[in-house]
Amino acid sequence: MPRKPDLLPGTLDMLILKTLTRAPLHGYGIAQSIKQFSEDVLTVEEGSLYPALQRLLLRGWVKAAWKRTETNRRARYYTLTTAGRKQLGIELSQFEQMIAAIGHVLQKA
Amino acid sequence: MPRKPDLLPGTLDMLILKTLTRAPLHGYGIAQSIKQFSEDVLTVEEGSLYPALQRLLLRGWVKAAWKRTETNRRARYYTLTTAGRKQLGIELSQFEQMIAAIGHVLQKA
DNA sequence: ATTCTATACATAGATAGTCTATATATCGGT
DNA sequence: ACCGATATATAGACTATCTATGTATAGAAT
Repeated sequence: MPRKPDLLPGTLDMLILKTLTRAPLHGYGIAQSIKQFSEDVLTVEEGSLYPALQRLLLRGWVKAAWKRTETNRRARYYTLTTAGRKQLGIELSQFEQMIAAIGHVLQKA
Repeated sequence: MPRKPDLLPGTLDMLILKTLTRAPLHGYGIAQSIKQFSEDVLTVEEGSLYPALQRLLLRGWVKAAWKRTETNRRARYYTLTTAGRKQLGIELSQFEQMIAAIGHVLQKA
């Protein structure tokens, strides 16, 4: 019996990049933010989150810096780069195009 | 440079099941139908299509029968089962919920 | 006749992304 | 002293998709 997925595969990078347009944030905070904005529908597991952040770093779409949180905890803050902002635009438009296309397949009688 | 994907991962089974609600159809025809309804945005590669059909058969969501096409070619026609129709309903509602959730993450400033 | 194109099915192997499980560490509250 | 929440990270499993390849045949064009 296939389980209910936590995420729509292929959308995580876009969600992270979008989250970082609001403000630089650490990994754990990004996951929380996505969960909250999605009203608990989307859950970013640690095993998905950190590999994704490594991907984004490697591709130059985010940069990272260790800092202390407001509650005095060490955390790695991620910031969107110019390339990342551009990439987000690409992913958003591709996503919307795909969703529209899927909609066409689904809605016709 | 990441390529533009042919499909949104995780949506292929749903698209196939939906296509079969219109009429029983062979694999090649399913792929063509999805391509056409999506206005060429979605492409189902053979290497994705046939494994997907095997999955659906194995899970009892479709059944298959060899027949001749209108143009006298041998082809394997797939029909939606009752379980498959139910499964489509589940996948549709999960998909819509996810899309809505992603929308919430994306739209807020 | 032969060649080409589109139709039709199928699988192996590569690749990529996500999930489960595990490990480490520390802050603040009880 | 302990516990829950915060915070990062990785290994390994699992799954889905894509690339590439192979087979076969009908019909059209040369």
